[in-house]
Amino acid sequence: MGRFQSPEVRRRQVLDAATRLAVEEGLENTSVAKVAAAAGIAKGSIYLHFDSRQDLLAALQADLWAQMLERPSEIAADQDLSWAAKLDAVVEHWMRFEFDYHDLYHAVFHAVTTGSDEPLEAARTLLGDVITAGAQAGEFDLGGLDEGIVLEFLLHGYIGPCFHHSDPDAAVANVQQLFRRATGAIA
Amino acid sequence: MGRFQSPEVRRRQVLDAATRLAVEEGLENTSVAKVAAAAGIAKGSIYLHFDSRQDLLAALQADLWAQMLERPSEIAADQDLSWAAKLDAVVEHWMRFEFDYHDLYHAVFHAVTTGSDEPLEAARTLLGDVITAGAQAGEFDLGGLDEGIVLEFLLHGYIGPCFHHSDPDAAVANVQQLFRRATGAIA
Amino acid sequence: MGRFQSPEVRRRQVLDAATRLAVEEGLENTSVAKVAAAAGIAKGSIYLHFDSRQDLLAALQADLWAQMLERPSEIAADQDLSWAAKLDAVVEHWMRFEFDYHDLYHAVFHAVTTGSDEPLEAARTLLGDVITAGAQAGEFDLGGLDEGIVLEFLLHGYIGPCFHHSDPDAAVANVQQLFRRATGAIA
Amino acid sequence: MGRFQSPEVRRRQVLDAATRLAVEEGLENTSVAKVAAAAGIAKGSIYLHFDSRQDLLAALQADLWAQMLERPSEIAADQDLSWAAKLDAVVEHWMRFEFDYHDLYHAVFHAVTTGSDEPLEAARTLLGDVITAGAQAGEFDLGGLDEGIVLEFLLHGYIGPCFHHSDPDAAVANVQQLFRRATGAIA
DNA sequence: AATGAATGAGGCTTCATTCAT
DNA sequence: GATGAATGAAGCCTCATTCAT
Repeated sequence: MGRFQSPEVRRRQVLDAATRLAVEEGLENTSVAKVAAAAGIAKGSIYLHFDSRQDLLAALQADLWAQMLERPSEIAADQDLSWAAKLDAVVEHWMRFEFDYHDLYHAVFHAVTTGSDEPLEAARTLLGDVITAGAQAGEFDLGGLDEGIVLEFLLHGYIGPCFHHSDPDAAVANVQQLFRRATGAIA
Repeated sequence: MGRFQSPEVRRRQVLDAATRLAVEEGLENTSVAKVAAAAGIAKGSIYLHFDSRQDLLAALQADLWAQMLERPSEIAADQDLSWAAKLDAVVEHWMRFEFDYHDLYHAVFHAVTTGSDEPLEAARTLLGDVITAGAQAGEFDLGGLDEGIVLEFLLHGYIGPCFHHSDPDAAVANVQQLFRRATGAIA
Repeated sequence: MGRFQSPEVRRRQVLDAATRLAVEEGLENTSVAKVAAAAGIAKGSIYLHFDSRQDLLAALQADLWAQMLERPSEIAADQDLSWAAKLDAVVEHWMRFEFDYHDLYHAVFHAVTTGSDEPLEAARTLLGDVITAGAQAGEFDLGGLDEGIVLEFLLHGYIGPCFHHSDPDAAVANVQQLFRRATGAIA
Repeated sequence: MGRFQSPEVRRRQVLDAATRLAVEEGLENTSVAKVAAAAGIAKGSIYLHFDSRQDLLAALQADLWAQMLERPSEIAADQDLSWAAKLDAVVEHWMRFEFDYHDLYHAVFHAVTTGSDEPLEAARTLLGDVITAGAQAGEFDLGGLDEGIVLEFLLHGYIGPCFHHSDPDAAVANVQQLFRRATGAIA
């Protein structure tokens, strides 16, 4: 590790260190001093890259959100998939993501919200569009259910089964079916 | 407000003040000093009623859990209700509770857990028993779904729609139907 | 234990409780609250018997001093003993006392002095008189040594061997001989 | 006094301030806040140099012990001195040290021990070795006395005469002779 | 750009003492 | 005489942030 690094690299090193700490000790206990130590730079130098601790934490969240939304965006745009298949694919991606980054995920999202709600809104829009389009295409049968409410229900619901790691594959399969039941996906 | 109060009264006053603060500023930012000020007593007096800040926060949670579980326990034990009706009733209770105490609810439950997991387990057991019994009674058709996974899904899912206050009644009705869809309740 | 006690009895109960605590947890950690609890009375009631914590602690010391000086006073006054025998007897008493109340002794005397120096002065006088008189009687041979200095030396010196409990009898015998060597007691 | 100082300098400043306070008000009453004020730095800055108040206090003791043991170690190792001469030299050093730092000495050593017992053990070993070797060399005649007990006796005894400042030289000379009497040093 | 000593407000907790009952 | 709730100052420690170098 050279002593001089470009700002981008340094910023990334700091974020990575912060991520590690957030997972290991929780967001609340991730102090600026610890992050600096873990990143191998001086405490004061953190402030060359982030305006404040809040700013750093918000960047952490944004990072996570970006990873969470990238692939699903592609899935949603894929013309070759049925809406039900898209639903399945998005669920699988989010759940696997959750399994992989479980601790970080909860450390970051359970914390008092520090950043903007934009990314959350993006996730909402993404899944919402799939449901709307699928319903219009006749693949889903909401049977009078409010689309917005179904959306919120699913967005929260899939998290629950992610807490039990025993059999991820089975969990994914079950939740996919639960999504289909909720949306009235035509089998 | 007299200067001397019975321990019960003071304890309640402190808890109420803490509750108010937790809602307004978040659990993390609810310091002993603020609670004392809000309760109108000296900082040191907090410790006449609680062993520590953790103890106080745990009491807050316990309080909330108790309210959340009392009525559903009765519902689950009611011999006159069908299992689907019990499901509906529990959902309604939890959602209305959530609507009423929205900010507190999230301030308290999103925080790092301070108390025991007992009450959470109690909630899980309560809802789990309804699902199990309903399935055995033939009222629900899980169709191969893992009961535990469905349980976790529902336990998290109903929270989502509680965030949008526009039409509580509609939200409740929708979520009830979503619960029925998930459990395969025979319409 | 009746609820109402004469002030003298109560005062003694409090002192006994304080003594117990001082031994078990150290003087510094002997708080008024603990003493009250151990004595079975209310915290505020301590102040009916003692002006302050300092006062209570001073009373503890005075108590201990009294026990420490009572018997040696008699010994010093006993016409039938030689001066060397008195020296031996006083040493033995003080050492055995120390062995018996070791923890309390050090808890109390090693603490910042809280009371007056009167009792310490009394001990000094008592032992000093024995040395002076023994020297005048020709039983001791100070050989030019300053009486006051010998006195201080002995008064501190006998404490050291009291820390090692393995063989009290041997310790006493050894220290008695060391006192004789120091005072030049004619064997 | 510049605002920024090297850690070594600041650490010493803090220790010096703490030393002053310990002498003036006693170890127990030497709070972190007072030390900081006396050292002219912020309270929090104390923790840049010491892990805790205990750590600071232990450093104080260690400091004192180091000064107390340095010269005697050299004396004990000096091949040109007789054992009796070593005994005299060590006594003189310790007593003069005690006279110079009287208040600090007692403030620090009478307090509940905060650091390790290592240095005390070192002092014990040092003096014990002199006695043992002197006895084996035939310079001392313990006459059946237990070496360990004599050691403890002397280690405590020399402190007493240090309390009376009137004539340090005489005090030293007297205690040297008392040490010789105790060890049966051949005049 | 980078450092890290320094700050100072704020956090939790203890405790001797008072005083209304 | 006895109580124990209440006080408030003081104690130790943490930490985001600043700034001289």
